[in-house]
Amino acid sequence: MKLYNTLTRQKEEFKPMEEGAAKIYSCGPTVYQYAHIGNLRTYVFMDILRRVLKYNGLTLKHVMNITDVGHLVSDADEGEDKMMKTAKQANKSPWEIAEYYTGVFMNDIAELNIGKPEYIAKATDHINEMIEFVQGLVEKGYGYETSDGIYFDVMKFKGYGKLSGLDLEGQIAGARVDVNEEKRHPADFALWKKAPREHIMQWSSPWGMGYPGWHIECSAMSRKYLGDVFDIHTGGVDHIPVHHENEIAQSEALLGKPAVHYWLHGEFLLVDNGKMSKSLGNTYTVSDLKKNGYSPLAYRYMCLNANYRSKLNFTWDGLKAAQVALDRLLEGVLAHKNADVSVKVDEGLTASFRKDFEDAINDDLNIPRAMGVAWNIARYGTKSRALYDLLLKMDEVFGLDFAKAAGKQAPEEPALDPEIEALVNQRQQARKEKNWKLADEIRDKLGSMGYQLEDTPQGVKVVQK
RNA sequence: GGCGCCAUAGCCAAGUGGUAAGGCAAGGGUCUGCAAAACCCUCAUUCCCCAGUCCAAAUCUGGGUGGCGCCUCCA
Repeated sequence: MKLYNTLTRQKEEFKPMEEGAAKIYSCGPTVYQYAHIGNLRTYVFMDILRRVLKYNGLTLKHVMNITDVGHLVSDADEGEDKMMKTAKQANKSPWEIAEYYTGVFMNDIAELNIGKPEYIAKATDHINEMIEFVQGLVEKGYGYETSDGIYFDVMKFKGYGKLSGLDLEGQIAGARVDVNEEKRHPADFALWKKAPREHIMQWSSPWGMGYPGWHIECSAMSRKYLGDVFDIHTGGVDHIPVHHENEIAQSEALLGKPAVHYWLHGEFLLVDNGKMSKSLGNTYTVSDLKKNGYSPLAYRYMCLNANYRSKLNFTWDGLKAAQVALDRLLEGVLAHKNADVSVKVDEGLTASFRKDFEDAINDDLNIPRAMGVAWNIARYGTKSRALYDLLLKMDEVFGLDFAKAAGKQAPEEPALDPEIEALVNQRQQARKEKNWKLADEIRDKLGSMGYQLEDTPQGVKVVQK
């Protein structure tokens, strides 16, 4: 399979270090607020990567961090800690805030069928590993101490900027006035911060009480679980210029060699063709989607319809289209499931569909193309169990619950309001008496109340809008 | 100012040298008392513009135009 490596800017054949296994690290959430659908798109991408690797028979050793400390509001190494700020506002401890939002996040990814990485690593559980990492860098001469912390000396690391194509010299000229005059270079970043007495989260270290810099946590935790060198590192594109650049600097400085073979980045989700921002009120969450009557998997389907390296524009119309499409796709899956066992399709046909699918997913996770194959199968004239089995196999990658959704075609209807039920019965009676006028009036009335009626051969179906 | 990305039907979106996947919407049909839902059919001689390379270009090259991202925290 081929994957696009941000470092080399081209698709490369994926060759795991260890035959049959993949070691992966993914930058996880900072748990101080609800994750919005833009955040979640990146984890859908991470999940697709997991599923495609598994589909190809690889076992996964995958680590994702939970950042519950040390991530400042501004990355200029100044300002408040995000966790602390939220905690203060809510009058809770940072630990309580982290625990709450971690729980919500885990629930969100479960609803989106995003597989849980084998290791979920909380930053606060790995302070010692981080301190050791920083010590190592200081011993090698890459870290220096100032009055407020330990900083990484980017000028000492000759590869700085290779991931994003940044030019340090150019950066100096364009750099904003740096408030921290003790830093040797504006791009130098904190490895460890000395904590003021009122800082709630702090730990003892060789440099006194303090807390870790943001970037060090990923370097330290990936090393603990995956070893010095591992296969794949994922994250959002926004991490390329600073966070991942700094991770590379830290790890390579300490190890003397690259720690990561493939860097993969998920593109941003736009809303109404623009950025998501709190001021525009468009940072939607999973519960917002549900509140508007859409299933989380409809959003997943939407994400699957665009390449992870392209920007995807979210609109409510688009989500509606995704929901309709997903529902119809499941109808197609069901049709194959209900096919007569005696119906056979040409094995060459099945093999050809399967090949198209595998070629697509192995070409840098081209899920939109793979989805096209799924549609061609779903709408294929001859319905057969063999094609149903193939669709289920494909769903190991899509994660759209083909089996589950097709399994319970007639889900138990939620109990209707007695008043609604009475009207429905009244209409049925009118229909029996061929009193179409009354029947239609009742249907219109229910429609205006938000209930849509569908007369199926199995009886009336009431759909709440 | 620096770095980078993108431009394919009404909308979303594959295709990156061999003659335009797929979805939504729309139009027509089947079904239905009529609808709805579902299913079937139709739906880009053409890929922002101009020039070039080639037997052949949406795909490569040059120029132009129009969007966008990052260089501040962000997935």
